[in-house]
Amino acid sequence: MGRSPCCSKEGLNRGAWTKKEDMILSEYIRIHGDGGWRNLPKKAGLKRCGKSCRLRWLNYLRPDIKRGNICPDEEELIIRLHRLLGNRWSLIAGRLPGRTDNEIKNYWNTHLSKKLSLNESQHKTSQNLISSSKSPLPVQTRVFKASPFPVQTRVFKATAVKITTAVRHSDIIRPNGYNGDDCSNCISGKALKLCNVKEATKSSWRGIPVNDSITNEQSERIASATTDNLIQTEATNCTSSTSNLADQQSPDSDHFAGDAATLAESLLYLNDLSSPDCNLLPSPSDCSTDFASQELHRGPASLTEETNGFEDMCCDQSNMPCANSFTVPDDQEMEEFFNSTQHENWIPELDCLENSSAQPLSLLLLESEDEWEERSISTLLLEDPLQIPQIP
DNA sequence: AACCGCTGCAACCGCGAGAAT
DNA sequence: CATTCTCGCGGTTGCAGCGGT
Repeated sequence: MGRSPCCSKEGLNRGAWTKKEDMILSEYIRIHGDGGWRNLPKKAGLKRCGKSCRLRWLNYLRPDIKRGNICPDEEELIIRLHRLLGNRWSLIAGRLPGRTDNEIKNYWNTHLSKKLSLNESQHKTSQNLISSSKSPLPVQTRVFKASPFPVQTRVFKATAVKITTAVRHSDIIRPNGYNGDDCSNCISGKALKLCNVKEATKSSWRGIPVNDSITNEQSERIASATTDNLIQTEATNCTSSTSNLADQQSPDSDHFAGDAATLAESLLYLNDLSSPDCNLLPSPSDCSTDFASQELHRGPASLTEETNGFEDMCCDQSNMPCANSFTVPDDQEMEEFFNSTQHENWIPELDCLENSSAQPLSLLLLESEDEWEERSISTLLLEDPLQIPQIP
């Protein structure tokens, strides 16, 4: 069955909006609020399609629209977010207050894509020069297969990362070595806490750069876990006991084959956002002050069909600690896990994190405000690893 | 002055997903 | 449960403005 058009096109104005139309629309929305776009034009007395009204309001008339050129800081953020999120313009725009998805999309298409492709060609040229001069390559373990999505091929070691989905608040990332009882084993004494995570929307389940071996649904779950939660972060001291978190039971724990580059980018990005230098995002003013003081008990949770879907792509769950119920593994369990997963497909740590100021994160623990949705222990599984020729 | 090609951006379109019926 | 409605998203188009010839 064909889809009916959103409105009758006959007798409607099209093309550029006049000042009068803008004024009518603005005034109507000022009085009645936005929404109900289908009937809005008729009520407002506009000869426009509802979609056209919505677009005009969201992209142009909204009072909080930021005018003017994209500043260098914003540009850099767009580039990084695009590397992370791909063409998910609305998500990217959500990180840039006052900017619209349309504006960012246009800016990308007209400025940044050309700029970056130019940079990339220059980079390739320099790489060729480097390889022809036989200069030593940095220490590495393997190279990821290039994804068809806009995630750069990078050289990584890897880590085990725990990922959950559809969280809204109180999302926590703990540093490597967290044993569930206290933070005495924290490498840095810090944990990253994600705050005020925007309510999950359907858009958060859209496409995400992941490897070819998993389905869209699965990839979107990864996307939700690794990117939509990156709205606000802060570094917080890890000082108090959080043993009740360790007792927490999850519905199930699966692991999956995600794109390690994506996850690594996410972790790097998290680290960047936690940096004091990051002032592009609003401060997490209304987040709780310390994750340790939060009520972490939730549940019992139910296992959903979506969760079961992960089983299809598990590589070897017997290697994973806590494969059927979620508890935070202690150091010994983690060590055993890593020892048992020194298979070539498993990678122990992220080079990029080691080499940056980021803390190596071995667990990513997220908790939903409304319902416990802890669902998956993930590990990074490399697909088609390519060996870089070792140069003595 | 006229034409042409390019650029940037506003607007349009089709589609998917969730909500409503 | 099936169908319809509504909204939002991302890709694409169309056009105004600009500079070069």
